Amino acid sequence: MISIKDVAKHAGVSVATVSRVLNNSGYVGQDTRIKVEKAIKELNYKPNEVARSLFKKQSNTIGLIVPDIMNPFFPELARAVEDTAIQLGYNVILCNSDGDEKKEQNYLDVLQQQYVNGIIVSSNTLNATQIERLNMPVVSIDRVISKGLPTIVVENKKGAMMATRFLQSKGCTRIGHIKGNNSIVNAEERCEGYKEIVGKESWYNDTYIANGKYDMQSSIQATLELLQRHPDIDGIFAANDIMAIGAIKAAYQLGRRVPEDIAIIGFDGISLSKATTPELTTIEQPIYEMGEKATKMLVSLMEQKQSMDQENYKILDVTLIEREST
Amino acid sequence: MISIKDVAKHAGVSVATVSRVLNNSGYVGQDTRIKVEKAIKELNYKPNEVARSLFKKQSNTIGLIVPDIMNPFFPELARAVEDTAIQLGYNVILCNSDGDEKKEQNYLDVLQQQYVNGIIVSSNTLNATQIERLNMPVVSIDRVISKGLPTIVVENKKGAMMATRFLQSKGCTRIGHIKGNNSIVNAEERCEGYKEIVGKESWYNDTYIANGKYDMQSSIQATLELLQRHPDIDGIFAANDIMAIGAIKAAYQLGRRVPEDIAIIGFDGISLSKATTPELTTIEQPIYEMGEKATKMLVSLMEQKQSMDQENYKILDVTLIEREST
DNA sequence: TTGAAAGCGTTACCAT
DNA sequence: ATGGTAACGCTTTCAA
Repeated sequence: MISIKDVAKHAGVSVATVSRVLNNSGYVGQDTRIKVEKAIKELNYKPNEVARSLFKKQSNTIGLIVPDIMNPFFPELARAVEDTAIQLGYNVILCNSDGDEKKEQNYLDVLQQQYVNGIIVSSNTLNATQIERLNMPVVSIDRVISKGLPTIVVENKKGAMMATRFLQSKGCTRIGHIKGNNSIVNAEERCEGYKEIVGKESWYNDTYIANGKYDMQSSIQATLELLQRHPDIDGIFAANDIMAIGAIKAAYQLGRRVPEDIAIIGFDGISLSKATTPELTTIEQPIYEMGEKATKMLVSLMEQKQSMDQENYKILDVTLIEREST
Repeated sequence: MISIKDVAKHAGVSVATVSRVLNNSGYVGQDTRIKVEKAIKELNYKPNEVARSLFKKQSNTIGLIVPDIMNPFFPELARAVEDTAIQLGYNVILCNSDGDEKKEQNYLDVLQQQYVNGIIVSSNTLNATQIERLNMPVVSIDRVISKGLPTIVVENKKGAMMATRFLQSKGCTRIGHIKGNNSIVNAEERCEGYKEIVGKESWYNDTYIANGKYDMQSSIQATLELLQRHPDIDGIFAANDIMAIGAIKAAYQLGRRVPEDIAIIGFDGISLSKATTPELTTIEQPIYEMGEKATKMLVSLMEQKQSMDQENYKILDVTLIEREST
């Protein structure tokens, strides 16, 4: 591989000068600059990013830690992060943590050893101390870790309330909820929103809530049990789209038609929700925008040009998309 | 950040010695080793990977270039690559090329500047020359670039033949095909497989093939046109699952029931195919295995312990999964 | 068995 | 305006 030395020799100047035109810093004579640029082009020279990183203690890279890229919510997020990062001059290292504390901590170490400039993370196990120890900008996405940390989330509770109210407006009189994993913040928030609406109904009690795990299999099981426990349920709010799809399947298994016998609404707005039959009514999160905003926030933190106010705790709005399942 | 010097000082030895125990290379006295290891632990020292990379001209990282992580086929592949890479001691940099030649070439440059040890790529625009210029191991996945290059693909033609024959066995007498993008090799292969089976039927001509683009929208359009052109079609083989789902939607739009009036089969076996109603019959690729095999192949190439025979051109088998759409 | 020192490709400081 | 050179943190040769 051709190095800055080769360029210097070829142009008949010192490496310092080449470095200056590369970064255009310091004084460089007009004609010298031209000579150097010519040499760079002729040799097709590309600076060695590793050497740069070593000196700068920064690798122009950001780390993205997600639980599992196979969960349909994250590819779109990852894509947004990458697009935005590239545009701002950074590369992305993708890490799947499986929500496992060990793996997360390990990735944190790895990323630090790689001199990443900053990290975007979606985690429920990490705490503020671990983050601060890193001593580099971190943006939490989709799940809040601590109020003090830069964060991008959506109106989970509000969205859940919208969903539940919408089912009511469609004439549902017994509404069940398929909840996400117990330990995950946004699952709790969505559950709260649901309770906020139906909690005071005379028919309501906690057995109208079934525990799922943000995946289809658990949701089918949970829905089956829920509908057997309460055959009078005519509406279900599932805490994410995958679980809503599971709920639809379970309903069919029990011979219920959707939406005629039972209306079902999800949460997330993943592209999958448009692919099913019936198409899923859902509370749509602006997933791409979340990734984009998180990346921009992170980069401005990294480049210290943040506006200093608490503009780095963003709660994005959600939208109800009515389709065929309600 | 604490460096090898600190460890050396703390242990009362030279940095050379610390380096030796780190890599356990060269001679190190038993007690010295213990002293050093103690120091490492006490200071919680982690070697600086960037400095290592600079010296070694290798970053213990592999690049993964895919067209678009939002295409449901790739998250599973990416996950497999990452899992396997981590296990073998490598990190992964994910790159979305959008199948765009410029972006691909740019990523190739970036990865090279980052001293990645090797690259896994799914591309239709790259050619053998570009790959060879890189002067590092590259494995092509899902799409063959050149017979001489390490490659992991599946039996596309055979799978297509299986699919088409299966429709026949279900009693279909007029079978249409929704084809993938014209320029993509595997789309052509799948189309060939289809023709192989129905090409000699008396009713057959090329108007039974409609062009899609491996996405849902184009497939809906293509299917609508196809079914209007040939109302007698009672079976459709779509070149991937997303397009098969689009085909189902289009069929519904025209008032056809699936599978009663028209049977539909896809290709890929993405998890989405289990989530639809009706669940999709499909030709399943061993996606995770492909990622795993590609990574292992790449690593053994990188570490030069390849078995030298042409064990680095693998054509994996596919499986027919019968579900509800046929 | 251990240490000193050169070198990996850059950048930035200090001279000139 | 330009060049020499130390430094970034590590590995590896060479000597001792």
